[in-house]
Amino acid sequence: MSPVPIMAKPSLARPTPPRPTNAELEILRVLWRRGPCTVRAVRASFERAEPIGYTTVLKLLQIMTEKGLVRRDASLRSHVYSAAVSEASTQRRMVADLVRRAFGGSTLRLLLHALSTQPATPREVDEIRRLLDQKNGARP
Amino acid sequence: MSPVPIMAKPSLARPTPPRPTNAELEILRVLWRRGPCTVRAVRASFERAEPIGYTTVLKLLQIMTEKGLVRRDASLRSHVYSAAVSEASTQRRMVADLVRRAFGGSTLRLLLHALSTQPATPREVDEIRRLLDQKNGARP
DNA sequence: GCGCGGCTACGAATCCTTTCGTACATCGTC
DNA sequence: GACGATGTACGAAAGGATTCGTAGCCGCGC
Repeated sequence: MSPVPIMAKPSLARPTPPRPTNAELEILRVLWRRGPCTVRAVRASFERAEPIGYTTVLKLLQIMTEKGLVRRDASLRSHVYSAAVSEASTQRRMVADLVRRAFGGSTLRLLLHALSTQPATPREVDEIRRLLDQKNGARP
Repeated sequence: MSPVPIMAKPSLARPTPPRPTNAELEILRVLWRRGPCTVRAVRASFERAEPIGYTTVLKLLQIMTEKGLVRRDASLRSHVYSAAVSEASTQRRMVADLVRRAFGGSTLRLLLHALSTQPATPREVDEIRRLLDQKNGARP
């Protein structure tokens, strides 16, 4: 055996947390919406076709803590979890991922696709126009 | 045993093929770009950090055939595979999926997000404007 | 005919995600 | 101090995705 002690895996505070899985994303959405929650509270906020076990949520939160996706305040008996990644940054990652995997890296193509498939109300169209104006100067 | 012959699982031509996984999507992208391909050709068109085994690609294509994601022409000794789902419909599904999972079902929010994070060239912005005009009539 | 190269089929190993059962700790109440 | 309620920790099962090793088949050149 090597005399050098094996470096335990960091387990907390990764440099950049990995992309959340499906179930993890559901939990993050609860935490983003409700703020810090206990396991019980997260579970209560879950809407699902079929209910989910208490220990399932707990296990997921433990895993997410290890991944650095959530933070845990263990000072109380019922640990309180809060999101460690922001909704915006997570969405950015997911959009970037989709763009890379399905649209060959072209965000424009994603945009055009979403625009053409999605029925947008005039109000929404106006909002998009406003954003375009603000982004690149008023239309000539 | 029941005298009724057991119905073999359809295995081909599902009503609606499932959403492709990551590896499957990579293969579909090759087929969309190159048209019908043999296993060898698909493998050759793969760009990956590390190479992928021949039988791995073969196995994936077999699985995808069962799922109805690709079609197989077995008339030649080297079977020829072609995409059974269109790029556009697959992208539509994936966008819808992302919108549901990460943006609470609001395509508008996905759009705004993509617009605000992505640097768009004036040319692209113009293209988006054109699409908006076409979609909802000219701006007043 | 024989062997080699290229092909398909199949089973299995591995890894990840999701789910839950079980064990053990702690708190408040009687 | 015992007990039920409520918590956490841990292991493991189930299912899916991905990868590859191995076996067997077929056609071609010698």
